[in-house]
Amino acid sequence: MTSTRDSILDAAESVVAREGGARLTIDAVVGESGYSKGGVLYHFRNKTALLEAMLERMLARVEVEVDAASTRAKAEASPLAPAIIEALLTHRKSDATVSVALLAASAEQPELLDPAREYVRNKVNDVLSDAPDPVTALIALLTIDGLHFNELLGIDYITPEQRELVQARLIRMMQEMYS
Amino acid sequence: MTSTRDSILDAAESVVAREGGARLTIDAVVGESGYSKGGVLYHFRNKTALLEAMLERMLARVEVEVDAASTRAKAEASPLAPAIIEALLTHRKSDATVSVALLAASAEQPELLDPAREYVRNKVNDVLSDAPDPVTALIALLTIDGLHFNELLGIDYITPEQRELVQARLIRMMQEMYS
DNA sequence: GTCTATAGTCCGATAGAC
DNA sequence: GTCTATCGGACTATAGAC
Repeated sequence: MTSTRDSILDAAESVVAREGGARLTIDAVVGESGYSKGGVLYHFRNKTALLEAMLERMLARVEVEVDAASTRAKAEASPLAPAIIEALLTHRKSDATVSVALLAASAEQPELLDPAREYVRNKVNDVLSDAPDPVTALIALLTIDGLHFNELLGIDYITPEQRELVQARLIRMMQEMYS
Repeated sequence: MTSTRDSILDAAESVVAREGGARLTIDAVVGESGYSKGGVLYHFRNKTALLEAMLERMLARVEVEVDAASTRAKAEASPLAPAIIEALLTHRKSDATVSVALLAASAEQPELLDPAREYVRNKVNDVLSDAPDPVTALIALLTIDGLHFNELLGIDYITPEQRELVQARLIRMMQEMYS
């Protein structure tokens, strides 16, 4: 029961992954999806609407993981902050190329990131209000951002081993926060 | 003695700052600079060459500050890592819009970031080889990346006060590393 | 809901005069 | 080194048939 909408979004992701964000044209999505231009534009009335939907779907994937970790922590009566931090740490972008391209597209239309901004703000508030030491929690969150963006941009001045060490240290910092 | 080259680059930055990266067309630079298209394309044989030059100039601005901090630390025989960390912390992008746009442009041509990548790798190596505890130093560097990217994307889930606290903590972490 | 066809716009790059 | 003029390509979006 993959909807037409979803299969068009799949096609759009494929185009970006294979050819980059600049090649994300409606015509390219038309070619990739097998639908016609009119058909695609029926489901997404313009290119911006398509981008919005792509970002929405991508954000939803992160939400699933983080929310699962949150409710699990709540059920186990264990602290929230470490749970969310760990969920964010283990979340790997399905495809960096797609993420970067969408991010790049958002540079031109900052409103596109609004839903993501709001979600992040809420989650950060959850973490900070739960954390005995907010500054430590902030540093952990920002470090994770740093890791993600470096991975996204392929800067990776960090080896996999170093990454492991950083992750372990962050988790330890979170745990020690509660003792 | 502002060279023609430089004034064209200035014009390009103005265009991006005012209208965003998507509007960074050669025609727009032509209009902004007052030169003709032929004139602009004499100095930058195509758009990629223009982007390269813009990134190069932007990187050079960071290099100046960081290298100054490095040599100052060396002269005072004080530790290198805190000096570089502090320099990176205080460095504020002259214009976030321009940075984001150039970053976005680099999404399509990752090679554009190669010079920046190499510079960053070198500096990180400098910091890590000087730091008694590399993991702590890495977390500081990644936190700074997180701060910068959040500022760039306007996500800023962080208040100015929180930012101050984080900065102070990072500096303290760097100092304690040596004791 | 999906198709074809096309209008209308913008852009990068070249050629060649001065 | 700087200019004008212009070509060729690519893109979004609309109109209207099926």
